[in-house]
Formats: sequence, structure tokens, C-alpha cells
Amino acid sequence: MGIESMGLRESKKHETRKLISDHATRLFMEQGFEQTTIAEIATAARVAKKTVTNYFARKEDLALDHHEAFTASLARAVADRAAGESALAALRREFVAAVEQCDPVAGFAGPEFARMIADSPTLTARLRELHDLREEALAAALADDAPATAPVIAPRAAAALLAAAHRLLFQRIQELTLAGEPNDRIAAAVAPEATYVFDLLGTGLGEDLPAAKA
Amino acid sequence: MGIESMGLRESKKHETRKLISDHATRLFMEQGFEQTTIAEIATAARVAKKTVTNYFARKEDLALDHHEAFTASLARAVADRAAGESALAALRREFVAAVEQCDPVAGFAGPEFARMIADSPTLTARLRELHDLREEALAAALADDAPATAPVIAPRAAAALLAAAHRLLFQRIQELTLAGEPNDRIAAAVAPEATYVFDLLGTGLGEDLPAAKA
DNA sequence: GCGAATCTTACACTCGTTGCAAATTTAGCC
DNA sequence: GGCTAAATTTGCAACGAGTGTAAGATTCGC
Repeated sequence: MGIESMGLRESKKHETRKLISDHATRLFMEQGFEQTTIAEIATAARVAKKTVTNYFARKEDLALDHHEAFTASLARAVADRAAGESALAALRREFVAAVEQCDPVAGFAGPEFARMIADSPTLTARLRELHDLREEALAAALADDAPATAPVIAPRAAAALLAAAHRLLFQRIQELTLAGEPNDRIAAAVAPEATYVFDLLGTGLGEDLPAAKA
Repeated sequence: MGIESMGLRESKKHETRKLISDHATRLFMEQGFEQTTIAEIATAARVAKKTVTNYFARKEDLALDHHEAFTASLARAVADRAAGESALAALRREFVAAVEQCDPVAGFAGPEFARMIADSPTLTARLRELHDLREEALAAALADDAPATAPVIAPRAAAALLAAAHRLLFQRIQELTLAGEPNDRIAAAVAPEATYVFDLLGTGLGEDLPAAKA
């Protein structure tokens, strides 16, 4: 159902929310997250400070709002995969595709956005939490498909490793973004690294990888 | 060098820090982390509130103070391993040993302590950060041993997977502690799960593990 | 002792967050 | 259109974490 199908009250709520969020994002980019106060955002959006905190329970939510797509991405890829495809193959395919189209879900954000997160301990912590939620959702999806004979830890173990791979590559993309690399060069650099990481996930660390001590 | 070898000033600083930390820990256990205020801790320790925040920059540090041993544990196990032993083998051995002796570094804490963390979003976030720092330290240690021919992502990839395994098993121990299990039963339950997880790390997820979709 | 360095303290302040009740706006109905 | 009920916005007050500052107290090196 779209905006047209809701009443005036509900539609105004969406407007107000977007109004606040837009001003917040702009100020965060201009001044940084920690340097911007909620009172400042309220003034810019011409609403009461309490209205801001009514819509967004925590300040972090003003910057990292629509995380639903992010936290659900891995679980969805697993749940939606074709019959016979392994979870690893599905997640690998998903990541490669996301890199090709520079999907924000994979870590592609503007340099300003990446800078905003990197400069803020609060946002960095929140992002860590989102990675965790993503892993939990993945574990639940894997548990749905797990054979009854598998140990109970199996889906969580697979989720931990798969989510760790995605998180590492996400951070790598962020890192290159912060270094000023354009998206196409980032994609070119990360693609072979993704191949390496997912191959590693498939075949294991082995007994002497990355290296036995000389 | 021990306490006896330092001057009066330094020795009093240690006393004051321990005094504050002890009162804080006691109050956290009695009332919960979020329910205890810094002012309350200061009053209990008979010092100024500012003295508390001088010693402990953040409230979380009052509960999770000596994290050095934790964040360095994986990197140290890798750096100290015998010649010829793989990083995976060393970390596996390290974890098994930690479980056998119910080491807090592996996740063994009293039920009250586990409850304190689980009930506090602040402490949970801080613990997440400590897991992250531990992974970073491990990546640095692995990078020291990595052959020059390996891709730059290799040590970070191995660290991400190895740290994810340790984090998962840590959480599992916490979870069983919260469920009221005694340490010996936790160790008995986690040992085979550790075997499973580290085997998985060694051999990889494969192409149809944990399961291809039916 | 005595000056210098350091630690402790009190005070004031900013900011995120919450609770509450009044004022405003919208919804549903006559 | 007008009226009541519900929801939203607002202002105000308060709490708690964290910071800066300057004065007082303690310790150090000589």
C-alpha cells in the first residue's frame, strides 16, 4: 500500500519523519555525527526537540535508519535460493552481484557517509550491532533448512563464518571508499578478494593455511 | 615490578582504582549495570564523582576493565605457537585448554556477571567491540607470519573466520551460563561443539554443507 | 623544608534521553 | 458544519553520562 492510500494523519507522519531525517543527514554530513546535536536538527526541521526523539528513539537511528534491508539480506539470499544450491553458493553469488552494482548493502556508500560512520564511535558501534543482527537472521534461516541430524550448533557456526566473510568484505569496501577510491576501482579490487575469501570458506583453512610457522 | 617497588603516589592510585572498581562491581551485581549510577558508585567508594570518571573514561570500563588479556589472547596464541604448528591448530588447542580450565577468557564468568552483561545494551555493545579488537590483534599477528606471496586479504580473512569461531563458542558458554548450567556441564557440552566448529574451519563449508536446499 | 608536579575535589555545563501534561491536529460520526 | 475521541506535537522538567576548569590537597625530588 502506498502513501496515497493512507489518511492525512499517517501521511503527515511520513512527511515529518522524512523531513527530520533529511535535515539530520545533511547536518551529519556537513558537521559530523558527534558534532551535530539533536536540538540543532530539531531547529533545522522546525519541529520540537521532543518530536525528533519521538520519531527516532536513538540518535544513531537518524543516520542509520533503514537497516531492515541490510540485516535481512543474508537470510533472504539463503531463503530464496534455488533448490539444490548451497547456502555458501547463494551468499557468494549475492555478494558478487551486490559488488557489481555497487549496492550499499555490500558497503558501498558515499565517501561522506563512510567518513561520518568512521568518525563516530556511536555509529561504528551501531554498525557492529547491525552486522550481529544480520548474522542472527542468517542463523535462523540456516536453521530452517538444516537437517535434523545436524548438531544444533551447525547453523550458527555456518552463519558465524559466512557473516564474518561478508562483514570483512563490507569493511574492505568501506576502507577503500575512505581512501578516496571510486566505486569501479573498489569493485575491481574487491572482486578477487571476494573470490579468495569465499574459496577459503568452501575449502577451509586447512592445516597449514594461511601458513604454518616456519 | 610489583606494588612494593612503586612510590606512595602510584600505589595509592592503584588502591583508589581498585576501591572504585570493587564498589562498582558489587553495585552492578546487586542492582544491575544500567540501574547503577556513577554518582552512586562515587558515594559508595567515598570519592568524588569526578574521580570515578578520571579513572574510568566510560562507565563500561568499570565493569569490563582488564580486557587486555582477552583482546590479546588469540594473537598471543598464534605468536607463541611452536614452529610448524598452524594458526588454526594453535587456536584450537588454546580454546580447548581454556574450556578445560573454565577460563574467563573463553567466556566462563559467574552467572551474575553473565546476567549483568546480558541485561545491559551498553555492556553487550562493549563486548562486541572487544571481540572486534581481538580479531584485529589476531589479524596483525597472522600478518606477521604470512608469506609475502599471499594476498593482502589473507591474514584478515583467516582472522575473521577464526575470531568468529571463538566468538560463537564464547557466546555459547555465556548462554549456557545464563541458563544456569554449572561450569563442568558447560565444558562437557561445548567441547564437542568446539570440535565441530574447528573441524568446519579446517575443512570448509564445502559445497553442500550445512545443507543444499532440498 | 620547599617548590614543583600530580591527584582529588567541587562546580558548572553540554548533551542524549525520558516522563508528563497541555495544546494542537486529525478521525469518525451525527 | 460541528462535536467528541484519539493521536500527535510541544514545552517543560528532570536524570544521568561525560567534560572542562580551577582551587585545594597530597606527594615527589631536592
